[in-house]
Amino acid sequence: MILRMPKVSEEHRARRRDQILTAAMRCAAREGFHKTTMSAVIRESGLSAGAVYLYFSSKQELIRAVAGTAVGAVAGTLGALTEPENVVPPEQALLATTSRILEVGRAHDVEIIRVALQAWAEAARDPAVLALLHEEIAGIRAAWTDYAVAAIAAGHLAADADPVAVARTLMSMLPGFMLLRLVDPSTDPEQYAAGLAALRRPASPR
Amino acid sequence: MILRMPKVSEEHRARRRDQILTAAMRCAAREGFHKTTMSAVIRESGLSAGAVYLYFSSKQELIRAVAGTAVGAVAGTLGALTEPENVVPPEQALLATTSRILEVGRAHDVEIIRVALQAWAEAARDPAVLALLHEEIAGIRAAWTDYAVAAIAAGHLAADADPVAVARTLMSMLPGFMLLRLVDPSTDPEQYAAGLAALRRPASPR
DNA sequence: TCGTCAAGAACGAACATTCTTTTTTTGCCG
DNA sequence: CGGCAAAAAAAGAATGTTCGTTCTTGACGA
Repeated sequence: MILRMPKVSEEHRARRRDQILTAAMRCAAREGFHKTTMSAVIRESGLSAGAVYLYFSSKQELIRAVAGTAVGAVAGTLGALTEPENVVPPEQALLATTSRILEVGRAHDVEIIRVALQAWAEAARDPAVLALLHEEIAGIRAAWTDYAVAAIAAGHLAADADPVAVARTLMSMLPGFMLLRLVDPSTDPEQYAAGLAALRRPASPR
Repeated sequence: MILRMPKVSEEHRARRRDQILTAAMRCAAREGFHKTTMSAVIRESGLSAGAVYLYFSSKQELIRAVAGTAVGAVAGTLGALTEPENVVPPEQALLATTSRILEVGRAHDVEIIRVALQAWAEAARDPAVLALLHEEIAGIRAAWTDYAVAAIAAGHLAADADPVAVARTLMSMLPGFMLLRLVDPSTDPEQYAAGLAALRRPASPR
């Protein structure tokens, strides 16, 4: 091999990639994936067309990367969350989870929730994004299932409850929270958890 | 007024409009709003560019109409549902609701759920769609609130439960169901209701 | 016969991507 | 240790296509 290779450092490449990804996320949060133009991403990233296409071979690939990042960011918060030492009741677990989701959005200072919504829509048309979403959801479900098992053992749930069913139901409250939050930003985790608590509180003996 | 009007019948106009709307929905279910081209809608509707633009002044207006139809179709099923004579427990109400949502999809033989997902994403960028979604969600919430009040009165829920909180939480399970259904079409209403039932069943006395 | 409805060709803007040129980086040799 | 060559990286103009919308023409009902 007579290869001489004046390449740039691996960290530099990673940082550039991230720079583009972040710019694309900001654009997607504003305009959605398909109304975002490559020009907009290029402008927002402060780079050039040539540079962007050096890191992502097409717009669709960039969209996939953005979708993956957004969905992954939301999913990422949950794995860590459902495994504390002391197992809390479901309403508290839900409160913690929704709170984390909001925190992630604030941390990255990109409106991740909005981008996640775009990713759901994209999953309906791009099999690659669907697969990606499928995987992340499987992870979230697994985390909730672990939680459910622990909660049953801790006596927070009926002993004969099916952990998988409980997990699916708890998990499914998150998209609703995110959507409601889009429509009414004043929606907050406390109210949400309170609703679940009210649903779970047994009817008073008549 | 010197208006002479050789117009076509009002029903004809309505039918034409619906023809275009349905075509657009089918396209949107396949490719999303912004990847759907006007040519595709025109082809699918069997009409011409001139005709389509006679009924919708722009693509964005067509998108709004489609979004409104899809979201409205989902919302429409719920109003009727939460008011039966005999008030059922929450898990049964949820079962009935999710079942209805699936039925609507099958009835119109358009994948309404997919279009609804697109509408959520569009709400993040078009204030008109956001407003529309806001209104429909308010309606759904009101229906659930009515149900919650009745359920409390019927002894299915704790007497001190906040109907509004309960309504918000129940309502928020629907988007989750719809999203999960996209990712895994085998997801069914029974499983869903079972999860809620398990969550509500009190822990056995130790 | 007038005015709406519809068709479909035509148009111009917008856009994703490529190509050309310039700049930067790195390994090597003097 | 410092310039040199080679190749990657980046810039930005150029391109060819796609797409939303309009315009022209004809058909049809009142």
